[in-house]
Amino acid sequence: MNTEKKPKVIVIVGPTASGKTALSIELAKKINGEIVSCDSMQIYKDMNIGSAKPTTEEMQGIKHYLIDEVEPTQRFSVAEYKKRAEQAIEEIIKKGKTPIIVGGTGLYANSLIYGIEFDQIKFDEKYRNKLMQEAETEEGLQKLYEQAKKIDPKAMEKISFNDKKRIIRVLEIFHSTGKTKTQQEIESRKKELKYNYKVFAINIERQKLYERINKRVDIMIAQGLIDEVKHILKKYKEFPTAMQAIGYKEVVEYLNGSITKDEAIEKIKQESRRYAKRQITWFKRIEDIIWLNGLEKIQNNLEIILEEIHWEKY
RNA sequence: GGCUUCAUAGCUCAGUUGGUAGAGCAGAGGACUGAAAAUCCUCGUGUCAGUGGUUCGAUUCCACUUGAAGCCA
Repeated sequence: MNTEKKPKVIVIVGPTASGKTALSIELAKKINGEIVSCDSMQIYKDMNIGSAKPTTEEMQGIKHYLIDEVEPTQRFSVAEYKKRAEQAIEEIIKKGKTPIIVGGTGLYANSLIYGIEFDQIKFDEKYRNKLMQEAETEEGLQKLYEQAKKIDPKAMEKISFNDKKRIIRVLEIFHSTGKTKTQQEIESRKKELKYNYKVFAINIERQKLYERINKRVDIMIAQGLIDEVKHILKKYKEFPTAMQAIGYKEVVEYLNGSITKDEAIEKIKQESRRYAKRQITWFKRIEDIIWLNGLEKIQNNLEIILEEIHWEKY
């Protein structure tokens, strides 16, 4: 295919604390790039320390898109992410610069890399709340599972009878579009990719990565994560997704008095470690991904990237 | 010094009326299309502290040794 003629878009993913920020900024400086964040939490305003959002200083004048875009009270989604990210990519290309997608949210990354098209589905909050309530009890959840199975048996082959969110999702899709999830997924992948994505993943030996995560959590606390959470709680009322974030929900528990500060810190570390593991699992499935060793010097990884994207030919 | 209790998976512990053992947590692997930092699935062999004794057979009973905790001097 004519992939060579398509604009090149670089993607850098990696688990939390693997060094994505530093590497991506050096890369952007080197190749005249701009960065599009691919992070489900950095997109929220006021969630800075806990989401490890790059500071203005760290950005070194490199423009970042999709950071501080929405209020924590807002409902956000992959579909919304995909739309905004492609707008950002277009904008960067128009300037004659190279877009660099950077982040750890695998679902968001895939929406771009695999060019998933989301059609218009209106979100019916009442319907979801109703389903969520039903899913509370075991029998209720089982009923929903059976319903979903009738609508879309194929999709349900891969969904556990315990997987509340996915069961509800199958029902929601049918409720608002009359289509099955399977059908919708087939349609979502019809189009050809607009860009030539080059995907890199940073990884670090597990033990070392965990040490870095633990250290980073201590630093976040020292930088004032607890005050940040207090501030957010005071400023906003509802958080449909923002308060699911690791580092935030645990501090909220501490502020509620249900756990001690030390327990909260330990929990943040542990959840972050587990999260990193899930992220790595996700990235392993991305086809043609190029792995970088996060323990290597940034310069060395930069060289690998430049070679892979044939930078000299630009 | 004497007495008592305990010693089992990385951690906390269960258990075997004697036929070599299993939970929770930690950890590992995996799934993932509009909440995704979310949600969910799978995975437990370890000198049952050491040495000897009884026994067809001991992690289980007995003795001693070592270590830990408690009580009494």
